[in-house]
Amino acid sequence: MAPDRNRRRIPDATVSRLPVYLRLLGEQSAEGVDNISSERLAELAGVNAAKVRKDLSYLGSYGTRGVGYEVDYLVYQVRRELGLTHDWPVVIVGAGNLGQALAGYGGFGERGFPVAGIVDVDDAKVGTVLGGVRVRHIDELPQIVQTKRVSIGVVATPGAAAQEAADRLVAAGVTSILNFAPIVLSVPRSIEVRKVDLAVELQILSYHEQRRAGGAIHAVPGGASRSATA
Amino acid sequence: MAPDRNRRRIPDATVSRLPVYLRLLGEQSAEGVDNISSERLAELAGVNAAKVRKDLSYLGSYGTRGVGYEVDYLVYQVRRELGLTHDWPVVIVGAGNLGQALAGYGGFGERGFPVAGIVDVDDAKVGTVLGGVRVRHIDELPQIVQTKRVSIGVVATPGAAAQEAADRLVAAGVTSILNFAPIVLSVPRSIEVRKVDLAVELQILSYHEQRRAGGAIHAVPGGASRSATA
DNA sequence: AGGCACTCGTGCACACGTTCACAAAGCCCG
DNA sequence: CGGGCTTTGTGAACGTGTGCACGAGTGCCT
Ligand SMILES: NC(=O)c1ccc[n+]([C@@H]2O[C@H](COP(=O)([O-])OP(=O)(O)OC[C@H]3O[C@@H](n4cnc5c(N)ncnc54)[C@H](O)[C@@H]3O)[C@@H](O)[C@H]2O)c1
Ligand SMILES: NC(=O)c1ccc[n+]([C@@H]2O[C@H](COP(=O)([O-])OP(=O)(O)OC[C@H]3O[C@@H](n4cnc5c(N)ncnc54)[C@H](O)[C@@H]3O)[C@@H](O)[C@H]2O)c1
Repeated sequence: MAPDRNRRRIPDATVSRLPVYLRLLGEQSAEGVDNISSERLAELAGVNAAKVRKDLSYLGSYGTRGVGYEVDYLVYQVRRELGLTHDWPVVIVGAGNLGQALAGYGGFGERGFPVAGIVDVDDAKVGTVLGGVRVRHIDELPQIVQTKRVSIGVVATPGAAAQEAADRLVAAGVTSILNFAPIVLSVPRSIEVRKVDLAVELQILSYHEQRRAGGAIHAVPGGASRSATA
Repeated sequence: MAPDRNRRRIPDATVSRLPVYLRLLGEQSAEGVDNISSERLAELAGVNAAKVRKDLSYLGSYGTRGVGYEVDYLVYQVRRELGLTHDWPVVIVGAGNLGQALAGYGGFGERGFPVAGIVDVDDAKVGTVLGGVRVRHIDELPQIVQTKRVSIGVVATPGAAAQEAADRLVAAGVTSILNFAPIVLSVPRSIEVRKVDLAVELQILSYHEQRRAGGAIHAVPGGASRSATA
């Protein structure tokens, strides 16, 4: 009965792919597919089939040789491993452009991450309603976190305010943070932080574009003499 | 004069850190700091100092032993390597919640990625103005891409429309795509795709929260007998 | 001028991640 | 009931990324 399956540490790279498999499996299930091979799942996920099998093997031996994986059962196991057997309410700090888009986005709650609250410092924003949730003052953060048992916080403030926002989240009892501000947050080691940085993504694309162009076709007129200063 | 510096391939992991260094260097420069050690930069970036030195060494030997790196010169070199010596106009497909937040976000243009256009299929959205840019019909995409020489496209449509949006971007001549829709895009190998998937990020955090809790405190009532079938 | 303190650049060892390749295991059919 | 076909699960090889440790170059002070 696979007694210690829980305690096995799953590699980071695998953890970041499991949600992708999960979504694809859900789609397959909805389409009436009840059995799937690693090859097919790999094709859908755009990865190597061996990688799929190895990833899934960290959860246990849930496949059937010669047949594949039973979709619904696999969905159940992946969800369990990712901790998706219950909802994880999130609190959003910053009700600007991005905070509003996030709050207004239904996909959050659907996937098990209901918006437990959204807070801001700006009194003009407090009281307005976004996506069915009323914006509250940031001073109410500890109360929201505690009464709603929130462990995940989202930082959607300008960069200059992001560290403070993170500090307040941590002080309120949040233990995981998703950061959209373009700064490196400093938090206690026990807090899990993930960042989503648009500028970084675009600059990575820019790197590849520049490289594709040969790296030097767009000759830069000025500034070349700089190397003399080094 | 470092003749073939351009042709050296830079590891992916390094490419993804360069934008972070770049931002920090810019901040330091603005604060009047004109020299910085790998140690200090590492501290700001939250990484190991040896990693910073190794990353920067891929650009060339631009540091001075015993002293550190000249901030402005390093900024110039990193920008050059990332292809940031000129602007990269982007086109956004999908003028919904997210597309609006993106268009209304000034940080884009500031960092060298001006919004060259935003398109949608919905006639109700076409003609409205977001962040100073008028929403146009998606049929005008090829024209926008060509006249504005856009090589980067952003997909901000619902998942169901994302593949079509990507196909249209590719057909119009875009060679890099930033995808916000929760699906795996299939594009020609020559197209560079990066994805930003909120649900994945949250589920990764969920995994760590669940694990932190001991992995089994929230005992799941039903479904346990399933393992008998395996 | 010489010595000393400092910091870069990098070789090396180790950890992590990916892919191949194949034995083991299950299913189906005759 | 046995042989052939399919697909899993995983050992082993390979590739990529990380971090230590130290030689080499530079500036400063005496
Ligand atoms: N909008 C986008 O598309 C986009 C894209 C990429 C990154 N970002 C990043 O996301 C963050 C938010 O962007 P935005 O466009 O929503 O900015 P915004 O200025 O529209 O909104 C920021 C909100 O945070 C609030 N705020 C400021 N200080 C606060 C504090 N200490 N505590 C709580 N709330 C505070 C402000 O009152 C405001 O409502 C920024 O860091 C930005 O760089 C946004
Ligand atoms: N809003 C968020 O905070 C958020 C967060 C995470 C992920 N996302 C993802 O971003 C995407 C967009 O989210 P949203 O909230 O902006 O959705 P939305 O429904 O508000 O907007 C989608 C827009 O795309 C347009 N569209 C539909 N089909 C199109 C097509 N074929 N070509 C061009 N335009 C088309 C629609 O007319 C609409 O204006 C979704 O895939 C969503 O999963 C959004």
